[in-house]
Amino acid sequence: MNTRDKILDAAAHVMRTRGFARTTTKEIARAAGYSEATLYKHFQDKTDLFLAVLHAKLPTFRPFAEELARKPGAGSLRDNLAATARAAIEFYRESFPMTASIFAEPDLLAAHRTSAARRGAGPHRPVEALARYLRAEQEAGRIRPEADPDAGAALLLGACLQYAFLLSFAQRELDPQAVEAYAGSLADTLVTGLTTAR
Amino acid sequence: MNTRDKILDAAAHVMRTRGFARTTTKEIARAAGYSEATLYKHFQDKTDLFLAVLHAKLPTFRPFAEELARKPGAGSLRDNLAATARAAIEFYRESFPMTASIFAEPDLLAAHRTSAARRGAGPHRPVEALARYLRAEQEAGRIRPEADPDAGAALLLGACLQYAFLLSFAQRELDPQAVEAYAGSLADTLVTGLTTAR
DNA sequence: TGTACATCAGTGAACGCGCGTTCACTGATGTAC
DNA sequence: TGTACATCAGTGAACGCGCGTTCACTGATGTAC
Repeated sequence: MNTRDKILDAAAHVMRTRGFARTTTKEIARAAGYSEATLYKHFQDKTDLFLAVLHAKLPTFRPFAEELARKPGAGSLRDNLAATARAAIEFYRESFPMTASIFAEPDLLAAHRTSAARRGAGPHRPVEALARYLRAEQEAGRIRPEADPDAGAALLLGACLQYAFLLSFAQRELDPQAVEAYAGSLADTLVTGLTTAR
Repeated sequence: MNTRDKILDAAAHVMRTRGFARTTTKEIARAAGYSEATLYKHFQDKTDLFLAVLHAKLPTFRPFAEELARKPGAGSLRDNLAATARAAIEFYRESFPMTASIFAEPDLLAAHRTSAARRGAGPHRPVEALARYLRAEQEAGRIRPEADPDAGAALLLGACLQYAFLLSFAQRELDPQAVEAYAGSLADTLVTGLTTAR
């Protein structure tokens, strides 16, 4: 691993442990095992370094999206949704605190959004990927034609985002068993709906 | 309005416009029309002031919760859920950026969580309130007995939280018409479910 | 009513500190002939 | 192979700046007699 990557690693680590606001160049340098001056051989300034961390070290939903693209037709709809929910909860739990922190610095948020957009990334991607899957299932006849795949995707992933948010807020760990049960009940409810009559 | 309240107002305003990280004692004092020294006549230190802002100036879900408590049995389930979704989207759009910013400072987050918990507040409250409403509707026979009110509440409000999050991320305003349509499709989907067969 | 004093909201100016950043530098490694 | 020089990753020490915080103070208002 080269120096640049070690710095990115260290910065991400400090950001996760000490928090965004406490992440100083001094702390990053110490964690990386270099002098502060070295940071400036590899990054233009602190903002440049932070943006690079956000780009390189925020987990990506892509693997889940790719798996979803392979799923239409295979397995039960309900189980596919439950599996997606589990993956999404893990994904959001990993990425939410860092993403949320950026809101403290609107300029950085704007820069990050621009750089993410240029790469075709962004927090809207997961919902799009799931909606695509649901649309495929709809075409395969496993979802009724009048249902709204976008709304379905937003409901499921929104619940997962909120779950991760609440855990992060409470500063509590993921409990795999609780996640399993929760993901299952989300899938059940979304698939079947609330009402008695139709 | 007394000095303390003017300071709280000014601080909240700076936090919303300049962002959390750019909210300095100097900026707050300038916005409030007082000297920095005056801040310290009313608050122990900057953390104390910030916590007071979070307590006093973050919007509360309580009015919506109270309205929900009055609704079971009245109006259609679908319309009640749509109205709740609209209110929730507005609520989250108001509160999310500030709440998210706290994640940049874990110590402050912990202090805020503790102080919110002491007042019985916290971001888990909206879901609880909605779940209570759904349970009442279930007892009234408008929701099927095997449905999970907690999951239903999490799905609807999660989607609203995510909608607000995506808007805030994109730094875009609420479009009332788009919100109306979105809230409606969420309610429809949640009430009816996705599948063809049951 | 007048006078002496107490209280109180608010301030200007200064404080030390830690931050991001830069500078002139070192010592190891590569290259030319 | 030996020598002279170039390149390059990395550093210690210092820089100025803006931050949160405190201090000794002022001037207006209230109170006692």
